[in-house]
Amino acid sequence: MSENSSDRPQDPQQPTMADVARRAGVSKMTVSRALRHNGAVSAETRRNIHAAIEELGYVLDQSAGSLSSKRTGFVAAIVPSINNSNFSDTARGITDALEDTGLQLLLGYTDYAIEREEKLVEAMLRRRPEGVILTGGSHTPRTRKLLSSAGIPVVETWDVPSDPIDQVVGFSNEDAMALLVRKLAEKGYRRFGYIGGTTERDTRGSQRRTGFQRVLNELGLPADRLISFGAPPISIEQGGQAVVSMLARWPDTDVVICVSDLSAFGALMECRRRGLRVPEDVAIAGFGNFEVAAYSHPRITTVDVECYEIGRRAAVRLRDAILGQRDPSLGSIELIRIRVVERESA
Amino acid sequence: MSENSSDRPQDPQQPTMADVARRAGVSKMTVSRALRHNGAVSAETRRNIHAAIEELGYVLDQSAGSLSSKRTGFVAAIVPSINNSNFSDTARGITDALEDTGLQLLLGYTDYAIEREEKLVEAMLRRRPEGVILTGGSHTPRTRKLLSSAGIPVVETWDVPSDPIDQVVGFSNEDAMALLVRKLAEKGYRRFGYIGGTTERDTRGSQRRTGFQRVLNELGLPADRLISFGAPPISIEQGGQAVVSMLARWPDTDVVICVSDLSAFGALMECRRRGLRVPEDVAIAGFGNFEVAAYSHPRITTVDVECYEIGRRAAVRLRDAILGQRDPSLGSIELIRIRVVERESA
DNA sequence: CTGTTAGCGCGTTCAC
DNA sequence: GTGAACGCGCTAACAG
Repeated sequence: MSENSSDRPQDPQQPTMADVARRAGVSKMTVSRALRHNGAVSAETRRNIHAAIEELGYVLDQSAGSLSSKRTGFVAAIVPSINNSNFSDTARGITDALEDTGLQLLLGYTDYAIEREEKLVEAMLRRRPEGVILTGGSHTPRTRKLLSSAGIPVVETWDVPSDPIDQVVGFSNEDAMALLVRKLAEKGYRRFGYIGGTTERDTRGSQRRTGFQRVLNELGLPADRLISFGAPPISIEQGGQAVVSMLARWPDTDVVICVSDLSAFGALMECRRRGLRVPEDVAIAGFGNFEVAAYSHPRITTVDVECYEIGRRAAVRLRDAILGQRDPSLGSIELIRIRVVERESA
Repeated sequence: MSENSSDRPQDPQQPTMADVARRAGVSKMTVSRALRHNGAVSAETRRNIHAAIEELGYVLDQSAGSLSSKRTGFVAAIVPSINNSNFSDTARGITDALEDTGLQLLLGYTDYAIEREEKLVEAMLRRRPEGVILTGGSHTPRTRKLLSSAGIPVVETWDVPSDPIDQVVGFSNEDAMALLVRKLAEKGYRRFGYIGGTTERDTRGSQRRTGFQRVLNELGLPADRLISFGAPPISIEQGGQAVVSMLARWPDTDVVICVSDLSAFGALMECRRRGLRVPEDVAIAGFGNFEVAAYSHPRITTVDVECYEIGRRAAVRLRDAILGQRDPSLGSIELIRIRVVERESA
């Protein structure tokens, strides 16, 4: 199977549609029709053609087809990280919604850098995707320009940008975090700490921190117990290290809120390891409703953001826009339901 | 940006290379050369061309280019699940190794079904990838046939198949599990239990179970404490439920080995919730060295399999085969280092 | 260093 | 229901 030399076991040349046509005794065009679902071809001809295809091991060359049909069948999606279960849930939602549409997903990850996003968008655009799904609402000017002159539908997700490129399926990270903080304040917590990554790159993370500070200011509570630790996405390990710093600096902290469940889990485990009771000695809350938060001991209080639905709905919107079936009664901005999940840790 | 109607703000038509050429006062071919890295074009011409590209917002159409160059720049990779951090680490290893090679990743997931793998392989082959990375060594006959007549390099990963399609980067799941069981037997454990998914689909899971049984048989220890629970990949939640069944049925079980760290974590947390001490009352071990296993409390004993390296090396092999730089001193099978990571849980 | 010609493998369009 | 001519946007091969 390797490229080198001529010892290849099979076809020196991939068969083309012309080979199939010759073998089936028809024209290329008839083969093309037999391969498309709407093709008007007689039953017998179709049978002959499929037999020829099997014998030759022919596989349609879609890139050639898309050159003349002007439809590549690609959809591009760009996520910050593929190793974060929130975003891989979104990716799964996209793939599932695209199933049976003939649209294929081209996935890329930015590692939380909008400069990398720009490069990726350009690389994807060279493949002429029929639509693009982006994570977040912050992009470089050039990204916006590239996308806008591509003339294809775009869906921004995981955020509600003030100046959307096209469509949006997301939620306000600031409001979602505010909801959590308010709920915890109602439960009686007063000395709040916040753990997040160094915020330059992770826009969603800094929006959450803003929500945290906003509510505490509104409630007249101190909002200065902030620990920034490590490059986003902040890991389980870093969550553990950050909570240690937090408690060293502000030992009487009531409740520690983490930018994501992963860091919350790290913080929780580190506290347990040090013999601290959660939530009695210190309460902990996270964000994102990762599976690990639902089954840790104690279970972690968090904010659920329906990651899979974000992906699924973004893909449905893209599909409808591509197929020209966009529902005009739907606005171009779709808000995802956010809810605080109260569990044992806070 | 949407498709409907003529209210599109910009270009009714995407600019082509001919438009750029006209604007820069050169031929298409010169534009094409200026866009390729090896192109021999004078500095001034190149400047003019890039200026024209910027003004028009032109983006190269790679699908058209690949039709004539016979190089699509695609590599296909197929994993069981994108939401499993082991496989997403592998995917990240692939992407990273492909960076700056001009090769782009086409990713698909099978949901642990080789029938879905077959469909995916065919869909990918329509895009004419220059190489394919597969997970596991079990495939349908048709998948093998399709791949073999495609005449492109193939790398199977996460397994060491007895009859490889082409190249292999993996390890024996059976041996890896055997290593863990033997190590735990050395530490004095005698009454072993095993938790895995229903095994029809997850080949790697059943290979691990085989390794478990093989060692216990060799050591003359009972190997009948098996709990199969839920469709693979068995989740954190299912790990918790399974350990409850295990201890209800065989209360004196020494150590519970789980098919993956996720289920081990679920089992661990469920035990703690029920007031059981780990490892004093029951020990727990996992497989895969997920991050959650390294930072839980107690930390989980597991088997490290270098997922990222599997992906990276598979991609390097593919890249070398595609570029015709395959190192002949390397065999076609590359074993990944496996090691037991002893921690607190067992 | 640059231009010309030809053609990649298919689908569109029109003919029959 | 089927076929022929043409062209999609680009690059290979050669010429200058």
